[in-house]
Amino acid sequence: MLMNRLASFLFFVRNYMPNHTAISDGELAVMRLIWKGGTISSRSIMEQLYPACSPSDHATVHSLLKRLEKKKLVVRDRQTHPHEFSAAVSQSEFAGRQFVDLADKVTDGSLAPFLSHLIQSDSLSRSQLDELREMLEVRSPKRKRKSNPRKK
Amino acid sequence: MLMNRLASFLFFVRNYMPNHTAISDGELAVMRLIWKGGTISSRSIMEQLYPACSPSDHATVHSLLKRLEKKKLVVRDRQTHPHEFSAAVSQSEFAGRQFVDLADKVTDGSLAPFLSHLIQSDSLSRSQLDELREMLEVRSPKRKRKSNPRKK
DNA sequence: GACAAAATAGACAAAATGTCTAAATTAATT
DNA sequence: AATTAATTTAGACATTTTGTCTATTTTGTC
Repeated sequence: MLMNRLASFLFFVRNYMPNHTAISDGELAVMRLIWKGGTISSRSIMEQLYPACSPSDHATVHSLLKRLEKKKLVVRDRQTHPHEFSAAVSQSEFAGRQFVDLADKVTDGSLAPFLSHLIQSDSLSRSQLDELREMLEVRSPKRKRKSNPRKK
Repeated sequence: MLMNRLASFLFFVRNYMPNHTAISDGELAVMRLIWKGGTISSRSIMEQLYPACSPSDHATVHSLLKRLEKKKLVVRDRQTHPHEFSAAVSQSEFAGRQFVDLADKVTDGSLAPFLSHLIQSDSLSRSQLDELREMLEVRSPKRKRKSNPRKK
């Protein structure tokens, strides 16, 4: 009985690996504006996402911002009066995290399957192929320095 | 008033780009077993995901399979008696789709940001870096044949 | 036909999500 | 300082999603 519970739990952990960076569509829409603007007010976000600008729209934006702050994706400057919001995680870092999370869930972390099909099929546009190619040519394969001077 | 509705709708479409390949963790766990097994019975899936094998567990698996079938990710052979389930979409193709969907949502389709941060930081394991490198070396950049004989 | 296994329909609670109301706080203006 | 407008906050709400489950029907086998 107890063993059943334990086994159940272990199987759950193994098979339903939780996504620790889950984000909703609405939250993501806000993040994109923050990434674009660098630093931005809730009013500006509202104007871009909800042109009607009703009072409830403002509250909605704040709800999303509150959730993003809790997830440590956004930092808020409470000194300034219209509070200023900025990204706690760069778009590129966020993208990388999401990619790794997705790979963990779909292929146990292996990244190759995500690219192989795209490269072989005609799914990728010319520009997308170019940007991939460019990116992997930048790094020479042999570099492997653990102790990097300009570490963050 | 009506214009407001229309504007609202357009902004929604622009900002909340829907994910047309959404899949839940439970469904994904099932897909992974199907990908691994090639062709598999619901019983086998249940035994691997729910070792307790209660009657309701069987129903749960069927619920997930039903939803996957509806999403056209799984095909079911209704002739055989324990129905045989197999993947309608390969793991690699699925991974590619998910990747593109994610990129559409996060970076307007640009793929580079997903890799650039991973490559620069120490987020990627040695094997992951290797597999990326290997994959991008397979294709010579200049190939561009639209009329491929073995098109699906 | 009776029985066991499998398939199916559909309900359910919990969680996530976008929205909203109402109140509290702050800054600016008189 | 009092009033007003803008902003912030707390929290509720309805809808959808998701994993689970009960009950019924169907199918193959003895």
